[in-house]
Amino acid sequence: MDRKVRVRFAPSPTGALHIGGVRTALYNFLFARKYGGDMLLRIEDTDSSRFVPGAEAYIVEALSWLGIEIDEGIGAKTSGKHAPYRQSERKAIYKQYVQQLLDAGLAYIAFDTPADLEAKRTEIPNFQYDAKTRTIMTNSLTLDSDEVETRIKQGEQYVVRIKIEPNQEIKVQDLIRGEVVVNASVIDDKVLFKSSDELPTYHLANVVDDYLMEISHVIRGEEWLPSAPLHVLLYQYLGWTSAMPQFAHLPLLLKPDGNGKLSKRDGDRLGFPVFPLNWKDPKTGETSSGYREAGYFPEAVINFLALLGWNAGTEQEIFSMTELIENFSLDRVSKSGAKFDYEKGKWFNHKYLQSKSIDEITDIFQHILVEKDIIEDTEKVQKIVKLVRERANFVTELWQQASFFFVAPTTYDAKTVQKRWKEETPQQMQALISVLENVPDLKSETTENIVKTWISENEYNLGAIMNAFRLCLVGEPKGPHIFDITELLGKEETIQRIQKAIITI
RNA sequence: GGUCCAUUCGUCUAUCGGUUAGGACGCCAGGUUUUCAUCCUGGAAAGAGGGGUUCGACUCCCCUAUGGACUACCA
Repeated sequence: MDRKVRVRFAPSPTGALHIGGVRTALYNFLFARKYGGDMLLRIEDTDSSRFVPGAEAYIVEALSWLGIEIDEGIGAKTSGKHAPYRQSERKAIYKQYVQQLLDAGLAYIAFDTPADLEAKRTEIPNFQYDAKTRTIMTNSLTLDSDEVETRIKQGEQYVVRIKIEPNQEIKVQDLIRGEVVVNASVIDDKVLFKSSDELPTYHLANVVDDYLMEISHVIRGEEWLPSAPLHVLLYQYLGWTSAMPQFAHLPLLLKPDGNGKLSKRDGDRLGFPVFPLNWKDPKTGETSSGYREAGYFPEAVINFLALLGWNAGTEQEIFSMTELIENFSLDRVSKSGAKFDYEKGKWFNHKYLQSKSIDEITDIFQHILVEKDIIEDTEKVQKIVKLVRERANFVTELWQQASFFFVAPTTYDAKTVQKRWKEETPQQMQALISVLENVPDLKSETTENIVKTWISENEYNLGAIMNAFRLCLVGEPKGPHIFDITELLGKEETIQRIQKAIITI
């Protein structure tokens, strides 16, 4: 690698950033960091009709939440030397290269309207605008130059198309897939520029910007592989072959069930987020859930995503961002698409939840409590977090695991009542109250000893007593060690709950 | 339809010609436990099919099948 590594993530601001796009951004970032290069963020907004307000800000916020840092371009701390980084703001730049191509006879002007093209497509099966068909279309190759000029002067809309020389092999060197060879005859004379909004299309803008921004490696999704030969050709036509970046086309993220590319719909359908952050579409008002709001740690999302299509070649599963950077390499990226395994995503988050400090989890949980109008002593919340965190996958699940610490049960799980609440239970519980009243403090260990002694002295069934006791305190057959619960609840509350259960059940 | 890419347990994957084909998620069983969960132990589970090449193929080549992407004045 003889030149400075510079990669870019170049999304189009058409909505929320898809999780597949996040992974592309991540791989770019890891690659840049690994080789001490630059990570750029460029906004590809050459389709004015698909622009969605707020999408750009969403992308920047999402990447920032995930810890994918931008060195240059949109969202970077300092504006880079290749500004602007929004393609809509680079109109003048592209025009110059369009003209260069036109002058060299490597591109031409076409007046065919969308309706004309549509007609041709229905008329001719497998119609493709190329060397064979451009002779029957309305363009600067079939019209004489005066007429072309007149039409333009009269304000007729046109597009500029690349003039592809057929019957030649175009080779694309892909870092992940090796050499891909395509015959130029099968690619069409793609639109490079449209007069209607004075903007280039993706293909041209992308090549021009990558060249101007000195991009060394283009790391993008596999959906771009079919158009990579066109891009290679564009580098040739523009005379930039020696500066052409290296390509790496990433495998796609697939639906967990069936097949096909993972889409926004799958999230709704299967019940998991496909976006990093919550998103409300300003046009449709439709909302989509995000990983952040679902309770995921950014580290977990990163770890999960990193392993979907890449592995270190070791048996390590948990990687910090630093470890990912150290270990990342493009030649360990797999070639085939990866089905999105949401269950494994949950497991990653569980792992991270367990490895975080109690302080950090407590802090997050305190916020959840405040939202529920519960103000509780930090020390006590810490103790609760310690007791319940191992049974949660998400901080958001902490509440359902620990709510009974804050709110006494009002209902009792019917199944458990049937199983654990027998005829003799109320009087046993009543007796238990007397026992507890005589325990000086409700320290877990001492209470346990005293209660267990009482149980054996009376020859009660340990399970019967304990499960009924739990039912009184929690209302459900769940939760941590029972005497840890009573210690935190305190004597008064514990006894009250038993009394309430005796009356209610 | 055409072009391109891909194909190892249900899923993510390791293997870069010689392995009892390894790990992880999930699943099942057992253990720990007063409950649920965690945790621990164990288990079931894979080279799409067919041809080659080779002393020897999951691994290299070809064909078939299957899946996917692309095929817009979208990116």
